[in-house]
Amino acid sequence: MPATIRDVARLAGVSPSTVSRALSMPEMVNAATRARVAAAVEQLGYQPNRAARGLITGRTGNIGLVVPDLANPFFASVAKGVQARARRYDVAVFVADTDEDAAAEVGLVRALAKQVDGLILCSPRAGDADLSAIAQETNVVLVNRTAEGVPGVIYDNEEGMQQAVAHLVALGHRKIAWVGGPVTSWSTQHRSIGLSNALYDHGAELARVGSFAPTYEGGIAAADQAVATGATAVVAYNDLVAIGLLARLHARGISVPGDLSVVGIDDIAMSRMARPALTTVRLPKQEAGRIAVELLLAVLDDPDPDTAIGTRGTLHGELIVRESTGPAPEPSEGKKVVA
Amino acid sequence: MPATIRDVARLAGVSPSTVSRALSMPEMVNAATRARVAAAVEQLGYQPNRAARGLITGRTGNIGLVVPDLANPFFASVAKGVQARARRYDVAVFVADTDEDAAAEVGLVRALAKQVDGLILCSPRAGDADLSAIAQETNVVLVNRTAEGVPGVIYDNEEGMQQAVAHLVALGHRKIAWVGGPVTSWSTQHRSIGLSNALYDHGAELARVGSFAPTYEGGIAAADQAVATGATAVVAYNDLVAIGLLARLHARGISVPGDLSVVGIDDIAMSRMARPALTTVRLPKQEAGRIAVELLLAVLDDPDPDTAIGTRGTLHGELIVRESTGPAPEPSEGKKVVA
DNA sequence: ACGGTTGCTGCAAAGGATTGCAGTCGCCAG
DNA sequence: CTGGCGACTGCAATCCTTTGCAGCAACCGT
Repeated sequence: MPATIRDVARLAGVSPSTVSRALSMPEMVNAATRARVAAAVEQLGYQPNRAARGLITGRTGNIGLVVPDLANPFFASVAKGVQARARRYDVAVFVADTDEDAAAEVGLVRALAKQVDGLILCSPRAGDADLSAIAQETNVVLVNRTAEGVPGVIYDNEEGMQQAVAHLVALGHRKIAWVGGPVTSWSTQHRSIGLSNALYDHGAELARVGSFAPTYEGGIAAADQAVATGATAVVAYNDLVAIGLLARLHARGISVPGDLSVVGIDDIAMSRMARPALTTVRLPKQEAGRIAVELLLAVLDDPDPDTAIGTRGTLHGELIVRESTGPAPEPSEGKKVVA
Repeated sequence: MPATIRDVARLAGVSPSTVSRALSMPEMVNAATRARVAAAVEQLGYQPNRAARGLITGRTGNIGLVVPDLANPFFASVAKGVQARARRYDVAVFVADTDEDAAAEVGLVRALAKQVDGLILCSPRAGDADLSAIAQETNVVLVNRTAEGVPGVIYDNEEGMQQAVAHLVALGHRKIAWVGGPVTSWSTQHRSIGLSNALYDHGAELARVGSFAPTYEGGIAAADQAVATGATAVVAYNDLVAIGLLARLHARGISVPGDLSVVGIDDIAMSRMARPALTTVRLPKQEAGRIAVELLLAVLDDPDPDTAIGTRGTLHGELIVRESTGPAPEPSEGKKVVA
């Protein structure tokens, strides 16, 4: 039913080859012919059949995006950035959600890989070995994670932690608790290290508090342990955890930031709606998605693995100070904030 | 590089046709042959080339999902449901975000339509005329909206409002304010009508408050007007608006639910994290996505427009009572809640 | 005037899977 | 013994586009 290249060719009085060239290598065809073809294309509303093109070029013009959980606002933002930028290049995006399941992830990725030119893996839960294997057999760009010889975009977690600590230390905090996320998470490790280094630089003390789910519930679970450390400020793995912290602290009657300051990471929409509004390190989420697309497209254009190594984007966080951080409470008053 | 149907055929000692049939119409081929083919497929890790198949069948095996804003948790949830259910049918999902732009929407839909077998349009912003035109030339399922002869899945807004009102009236509220969303929104209209009917049934009074953006900011903007109506309870267009309301009311020192009760609609993740936790009408978001996929697939299998008309899914909301609603304040005490 | 470019266009093959049609074989009924 | 049917399988065309190669004309330099 839709117009084919032959219809266009007939209408323009040329061969299909010429139409094809007029569209994809315009400089190779005479200006007058090109104009006739363009007119015919316009008139017929012709759009090349992607399947037929894909059959011969071996390219689908599609890319895949794999995220652990679409309902998590962080990943939703990344996805938004990805599809916006992909559209600019006339590339379609398949989105797949693994439901935080590392096992399902590799199967899904393998299946998806056949249908796309390349994949963007966002915060993959898979192990390093699986990840390398996947990167071997298909074009991959990682977001929020690094792997040998695989391009990716990451956040400068160290710098982000540096900013948070500088803010907290300036407010007089000398002992700061860290509520970690999943142990297997690349981000947890780097944020923890960054925090540790930053605190060392400022001569402040670090109190690590377990490892928790990167969720609101995780924050609720972590709160009491964070309080028990005696720290006057808490840095959470992400905003969701920080908001959970806030909820539990409120329930216990601990004032934020009066008794305890709380800092998150991500700056999701929810954070400015929290009470008190959350101080956090804003991560450019959509930007990460956009850059991932650029990186992937670059890899596709030049699949030489030598140039691919080293193609890595680093994004920087920005401290957003809201209401959840304040001056450290006077030590002389005692730390027994609980009634 | 990847195995083709010919490789499989050679290994199994049959013709490509037989391989094709063994895979897609198993009952047509001898059991023994089928087993040999299956073994060869297994050994080679063969997967049919979707482009080649699409070329001849005219089907891509892909569907498209168009949402106004992926970063909005409501749509993210729908998207999650869509892609989960689509995967079950081995259908890939293209996701596109229109950035709330009605004009961009129709262009995007037209472009996307060529690459997929059908589209799921979630809360489309486009006008009725455009929508009908699109539905004419491609397979479409609507979510959160109806249109003549186009299948879709909607929420029973009337019933949801009924539940909210019953709850509020039981708490003694007799005058209830409605904070409406965008005027062009199908949901706004139906929720408003539903609320109006429910209040009439209970002999309670309705106070309509303008039309606001369906966002946190919209809620902030609406709060003062809602208070000024003298109502003892407010029903908001959605949870985002309700949370905005909460923020502004808190800033003004108006107690929720002490002075004013607030009810939202949607039950997004944020709602139970709000302070006070938001009473809301939970809409099954992922379910809407799942049903939309089923509907679309049904249309694809039977493109007869006669059967398509009337295929419509209706989902029901569920009242979730949290902390933002309570007994109406004593009228004798006076309504001057502001200090 | 002629060999050689240069610039443009067409021919035809290729890419992988599906499917209508025809062919083969075995078997049963007449 | 033979005609015919049923069950299965293979042949070959087809879907639409891209691209290497060849053809053709005009034009340049000598």
